[in-house]
Amino acid sequence: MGRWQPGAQGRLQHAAMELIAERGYDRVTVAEIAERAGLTERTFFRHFTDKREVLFAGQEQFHAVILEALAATPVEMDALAAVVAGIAATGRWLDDERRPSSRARQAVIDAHPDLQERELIKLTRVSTAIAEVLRRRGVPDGEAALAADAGIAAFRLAFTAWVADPGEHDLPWHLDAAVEALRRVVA
Amino acid sequence: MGRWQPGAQGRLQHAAMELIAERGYDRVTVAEIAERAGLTERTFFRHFTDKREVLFAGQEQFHAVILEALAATPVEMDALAAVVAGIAATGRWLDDERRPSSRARQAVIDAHPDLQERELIKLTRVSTAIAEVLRRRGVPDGEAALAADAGIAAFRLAFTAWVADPGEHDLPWHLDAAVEALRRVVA
DNA sequence: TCGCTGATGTCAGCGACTGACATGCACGCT
DNA sequence: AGCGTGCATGTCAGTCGCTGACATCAGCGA
Repeated sequence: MGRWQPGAQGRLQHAAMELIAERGYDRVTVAEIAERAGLTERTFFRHFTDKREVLFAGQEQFHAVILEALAATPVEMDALAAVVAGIAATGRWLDDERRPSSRARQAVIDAHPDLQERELIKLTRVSTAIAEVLRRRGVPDGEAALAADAGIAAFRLAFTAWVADPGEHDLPWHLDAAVEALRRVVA
Repeated sequence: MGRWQPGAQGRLQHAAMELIAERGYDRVTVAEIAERAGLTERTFFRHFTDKREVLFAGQEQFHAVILEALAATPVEMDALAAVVAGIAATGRWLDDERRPSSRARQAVIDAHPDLQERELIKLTRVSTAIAEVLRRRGVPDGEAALAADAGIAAFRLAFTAWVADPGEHDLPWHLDAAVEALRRVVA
């Protein structure tokens, strides 16, 4: 066994969620999170650039899943359809088992402007990356950005509905519904 | 004459822009901004809730212009068309005279993730408010959110293009172009 | 003249975040 | 076995954003 307990990062995330559930995000200090995880404040900041970031770890995988699924899509496919197909791939990640924890996490985020800001910039970065892939496929600049943003807007709506949904439909279903609504609105 | 020089808030904004232009956003402390404005750090935080906020003052008016124009729109009008009409009203605000300062400001924001986060949440709040107006007009929940988000996406694209544009077209023109591109993408 | 208001100053303190340097197990190399 | 090196962590000191509590003092109305 190592000099240190393994899984420091995971312990920090776990400790953070616990403490936040007990007291709320802004009544928890980084030092306390680190202490509960058996570590130091300084070490916390070696694993997460930010206090907020402890709630967003794992988003890169999420990001990657979308981009892979998008890349796997046939090139002739309609830009928006391709984006939606990419986003739909998150359904494998955000399955029914994860719904309760997603709900809890989202409740924390919704209650804290700081965290909302972070969430928005993450989504924007995904959108930017999606647009870049589309451009490399020959989609014109503006259309690429709009297709990506439209896809993200649909995702946001679908995710909200999915989190609120007691279990009737899965995320891809809500995403389809959102895209239909989008077509209705823009048409 | 009063006990204090008038226009404290304006002086703080001015001092902030100067110092940021000289050194960059994160090499400027709030205390320095306040000092250049002939005030105290504490007073800075009485005028702006945040260090970032000094770059976003006046956004509420912006916000209000959009909502007023949206409200002034005929009720039978298509949801997205109404949103776009509301947003187009910012063209009166963001005229050719303001283009250089908008450009400078945007360059600062684009260089600092912190500021991007703030900008995104402001846009999201506008989007939320727009959606709420649409709902009160009878637009279904999801469609309202999507129409608002689509409008904001078009605005973002149009604004970027307008800022980069040396002076050929105004903001409403770019907005029209963006909406056309959006219809192309979603249709 | 007096007391109130409101913008500012002063002070002390917390908490997020950082740079520099120290520590000591584990693992590979000889 | 002995040795050196890497790497995750600890320690310490410091900066900066931000806040609460309290003081100050021109101007204004009663």
